[in-house]
Amino acid sequence: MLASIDKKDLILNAATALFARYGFTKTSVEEIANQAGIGKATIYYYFPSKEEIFLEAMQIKAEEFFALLINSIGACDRFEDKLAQYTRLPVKYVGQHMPMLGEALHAMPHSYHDRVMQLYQRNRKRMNDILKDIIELGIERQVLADDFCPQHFSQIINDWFLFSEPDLAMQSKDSLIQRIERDHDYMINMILYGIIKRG
Amino acid sequence: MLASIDKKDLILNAATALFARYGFTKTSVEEIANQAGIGKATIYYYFPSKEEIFLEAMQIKAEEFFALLINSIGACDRFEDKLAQYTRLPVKYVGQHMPMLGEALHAMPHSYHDRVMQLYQRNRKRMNDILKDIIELGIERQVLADDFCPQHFSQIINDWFLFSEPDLAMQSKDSLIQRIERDHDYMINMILYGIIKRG
Amino acid sequence: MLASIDKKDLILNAATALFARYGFTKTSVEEIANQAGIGKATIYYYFPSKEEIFLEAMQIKAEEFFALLINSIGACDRFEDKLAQYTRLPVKYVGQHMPMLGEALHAMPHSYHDRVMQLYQRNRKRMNDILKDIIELGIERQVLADDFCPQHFSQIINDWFLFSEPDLAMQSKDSLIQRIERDHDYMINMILYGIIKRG
Amino acid sequence: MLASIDKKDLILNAATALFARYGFTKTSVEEIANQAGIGKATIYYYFPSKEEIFLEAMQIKAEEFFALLINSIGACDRFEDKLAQYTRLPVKYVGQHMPMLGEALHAMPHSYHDRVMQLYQRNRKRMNDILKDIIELGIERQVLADDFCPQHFSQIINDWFLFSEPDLAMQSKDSLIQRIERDHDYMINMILYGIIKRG
DNA sequence: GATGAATGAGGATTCATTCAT
DNA sequence: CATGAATGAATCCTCATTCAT
Repeated sequence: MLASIDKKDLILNAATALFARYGFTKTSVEEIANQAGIGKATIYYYFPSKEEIFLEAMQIKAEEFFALLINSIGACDRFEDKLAQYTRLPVKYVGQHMPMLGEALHAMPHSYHDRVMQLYQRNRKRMNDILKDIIELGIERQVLADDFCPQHFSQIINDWFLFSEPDLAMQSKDSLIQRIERDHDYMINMILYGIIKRG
Repeated sequence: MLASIDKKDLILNAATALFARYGFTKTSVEEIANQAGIGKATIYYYFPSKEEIFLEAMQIKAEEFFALLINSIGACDRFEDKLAQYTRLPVKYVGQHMPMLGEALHAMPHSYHDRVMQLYQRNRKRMNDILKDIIELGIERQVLADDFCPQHFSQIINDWFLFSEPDLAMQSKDSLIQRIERDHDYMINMILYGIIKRG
Repeated sequence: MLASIDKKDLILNAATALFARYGFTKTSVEEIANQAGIGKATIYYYFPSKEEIFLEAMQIKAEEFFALLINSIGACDRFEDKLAQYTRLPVKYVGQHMPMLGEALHAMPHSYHDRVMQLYQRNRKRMNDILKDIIELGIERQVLADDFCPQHFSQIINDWFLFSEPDLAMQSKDSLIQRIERDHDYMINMILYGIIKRG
Repeated sequence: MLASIDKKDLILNAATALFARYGFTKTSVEEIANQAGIGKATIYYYFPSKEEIFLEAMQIKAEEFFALLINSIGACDRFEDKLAQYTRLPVKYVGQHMPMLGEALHAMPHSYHDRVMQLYQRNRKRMNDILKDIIELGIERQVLADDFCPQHFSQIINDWFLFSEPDLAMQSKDSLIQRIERDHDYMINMILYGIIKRG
């Protein structure tokens, strides 16, 4: 009973490590089985396909990450520090532990794209919600400049600091470009003039 | 004579389009041949391997991009505008036309890693050089804040706005994390306070 | 369990028959699979490469041959008869059952040459040891002429009657020619004057 | 006019060198062209196929060899010396300059087997004729034992000392084995008792 | 004559997945 | 539950040969 749960974890852990290191394509199901110390066919008892393993591994690591992020942000008090945690953690964590979304998306059959994008959107929304709270705090404490636009800012931060869009090419070209141009103007503005109220 | 050049271009164009759209892994040599309207073996007359096609396609698109970038930056006068062009163009262009470096790196045999990284480093250096000129202009015109650090800034901008590191995992973990943490602090600082001299 | 052994034998038998008949080059893995009545990929479950199949088939047939040879030699008593068996059997057996070493050597990637030569040397040594025993018997029984040189004789018999050197061209030309000339003189001498003590 | 003859020779020389060194299979038409310093397609102006090149290269080298052999044999006087030349030269020459018949036979399409065998038979006959003369001299000078059988001897010598049968497996099994057994008995007899008249 | 360019026909190998036990 | 064994479908690549110039 518990054994089966254990074995599933075994697979997931092996898979995550290998996906993170070698990518989706270069990680074969056989290697996952070897790393997990089980038979190759056993994997197919727990997962219907290699893609499904990836998706689940992704999500588990994402949960771990969100727990860590919320904790870290809660541990500091100033708006600036919270924002710093928010931007610092993802790169660190993703770089170290997370399977590569973009590569996987391209290696998967088309039929999986929706699933991947759903997962991506869901996590993205959670990031946004967390950021919203931070911004609200900044506004509440009147640290932010008067022309500061919360929605816009959160979108941009997410675009740039988080999981980069897994597949830019898959969206409508025109809308994509429009958004990128708008974002960039805003981003550069931030870099040039900052978002903190000037004394 | 010219035919051969044409055909090479034909292959390269077909390859770039397919690589950009489906990635390195999911683009088969046969598909490239079909898209180019030639026989599969013909491809091997012009290129020794699929990897070599990718590398060459990459570089050609990079040249196109640099021409466009230099031109666009030259077309505007203000420091702020030049910087905006510098950050806006790459994403736009890369997203639309360029084969995916990261995915390809992971799909290629180990023996190609050096080649890929060389190409990456070369292009990165060119980006840096262009940015340096922009920054120098900003300093010359005394637009930038007094505590502004050119080297640091250029490094960060490149890390964040350009071709993202094709393979983070391949560098030493510790040095990587250190750099990311340092970069983030600086980045957040910029976002919070800006780099333009406050009147 | 036993099934796997059976199937490996199935492959090996099919391969040996085809290799012996058509040679290494003209025997495709697909043909081996067809002949064995299994799927092509199954072959790669049991063997890492076509070359490895060949090597293993070779060795199995060699073992069979040595068993037969030792048996046949043991079955007769006179020195002359033993020697006759020793020279008669190899050609007969090799011609009928053994994959062609020389052709295979030339068709294989360079990286396999060492493996092939090792196998060849090992079997050659076994032949030599067997011959040595026969000669010793001849000497013991004083059948051989007084000027008979055992070492030399065994070397020549092996060169001429057994698996011919799989790749003459791969040895130093000069030393090779010297040896051939020396051997020939001795060989011709044997043919002209014989090695049996004259009454 | 002469140019074309030259070019044909160029190809043949290049081909022979490569065939002798790497075998038929591992020598590509492109390599022959490169070695000859001409275009690949040019080869097909002079030869209809790779096999034809091989056959012609074979024959040219055979002619060279026969000239050398006849000369060497003519240069010595004693029966024993002539026979020694006869057995010594082939190996030496073939090892150094001649494409590998056996390997080629196996790499060629079935349709060429007749051609190869014809060539082989023709050269074999010439060898036989030369040997016959030598034997006749031995008989004439009464050097040979009284029970010496010329036909048989010449056959065996050819079997053993010359181009070994290019493809034993392609003959009828039964007749082959019978012949080998008979030959071996005779061969061993020669080795044991010699063929020279005992004083 | 000579050849650069083009290709069809194969061939070895990989790998996700299935199935019998 | 678990897995050893089996495989179809793909994929990269080679090479003798042809063809247009």
